[in-house]
Amino acid sequence: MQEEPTRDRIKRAAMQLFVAHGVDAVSMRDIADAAGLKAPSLYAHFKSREALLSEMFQAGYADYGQRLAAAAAMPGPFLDRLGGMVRLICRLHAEDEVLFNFLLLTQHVSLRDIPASGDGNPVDVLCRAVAEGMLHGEIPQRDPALIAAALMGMIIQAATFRLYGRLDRGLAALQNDLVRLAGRIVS
Amino acid sequence: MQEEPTRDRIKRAAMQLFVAHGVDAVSMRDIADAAGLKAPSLYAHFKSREALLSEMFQAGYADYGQRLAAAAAMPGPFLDRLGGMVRLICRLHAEDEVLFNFLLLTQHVSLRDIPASGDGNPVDVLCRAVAEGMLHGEIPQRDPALIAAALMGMIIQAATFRLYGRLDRGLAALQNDLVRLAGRIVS
DNA sequence: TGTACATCAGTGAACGCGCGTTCACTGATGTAC
DNA sequence: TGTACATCAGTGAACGCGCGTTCACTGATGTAC
Repeated sequence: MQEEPTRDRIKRAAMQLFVAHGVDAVSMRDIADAAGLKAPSLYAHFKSREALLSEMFQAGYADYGQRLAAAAAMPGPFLDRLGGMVRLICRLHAEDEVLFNFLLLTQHVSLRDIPASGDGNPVDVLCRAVAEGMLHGEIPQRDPALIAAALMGMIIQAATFRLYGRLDRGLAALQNDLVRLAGRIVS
Repeated sequence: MQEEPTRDRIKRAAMQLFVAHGVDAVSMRDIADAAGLKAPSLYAHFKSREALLSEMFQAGYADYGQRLAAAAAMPGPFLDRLGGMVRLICRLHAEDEVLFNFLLLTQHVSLRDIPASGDGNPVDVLCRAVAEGMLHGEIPQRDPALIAAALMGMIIQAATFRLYGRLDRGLAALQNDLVRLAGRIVS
């Protein structure tokens, strides 16, 4: 079995610490410790603390954005595609809960320097999908941004409730409920 | 006209800076500057930086919680009370957008040391109201936490979209849409 | 009215600390002959 | 097989910096007589 590259080990350790203690409560020494290294070694892999943080966020965020864009681009009626997008997000949550929570918790820290639109931005992908569904008359015409906010908010808040122990099941177990709720929100 | 007490001036200045730059990017010297003071003066009004931050969060959060609890305790059918709660939150947003955004942005920093239940916790108030509405058969029985998450998420995300310029109207202008959406979520 | 004193919001200078980061060095591993 | 050298991940020690915080002090204002 191939051992995990140091660079990935650092990222994983950092992400866990960031989620557990908050981004600003974690020092480079903490990260190095958790990765079984000394602080200076981190600089062989990342230019700076900020580079480490922003690479982690951007990579995760862009990946989510692209996968969501792919789901949005599927053929078929809007409601099916919406269901597919909701299920995808649930799957992403189940796949790597630490990454999901990392994006959740650091969004307001990291989003400050990320473009608000583009295929790499999941929020934007959802907004555009909803607007398009309305344009094609597949769902009632309303403020698309507001509907997208309600959809996004439902999922994000469910993940937040899960993180704080208010929900005892992961998003994956709630897929069907979330898809049904989404349908009710857009109709 | 009475001039604003120093203590309040400090809180207002701090809140604005926290919202504008993020909690951890703002130093005591920054806050003092914005309040027209020098850093040591802050310690005549607050025991420490952490005390300032947590007082600001707890006061705002508890106030929201109590007002929401009052709205939840109104007489009348559940759907009316739900509408009242949604409208109340919209009003809170319009009343002091800086405070609302402060609570929004620092929730994950500050919530770490706040009890998850009780009348002072708006999220908990909403969860209990929804669960009660289901118990009394006023709305369909579903996972109450999930429905509460969807409701909370819709509003919080709308406020977030507003903060990042994705919505050009404040929550107050969206009251009716939000109430209608809330009705669709719970039914 | 003038003088002496108490009060108290605010300050200048300084503190120790932990942070991100740099850099010369180490020591294990692979390669050439 | 042994020796000399190159490579490279990782480290110990140290750096300057900005932070939160302390404390003796200032200077304006109010009060007593």
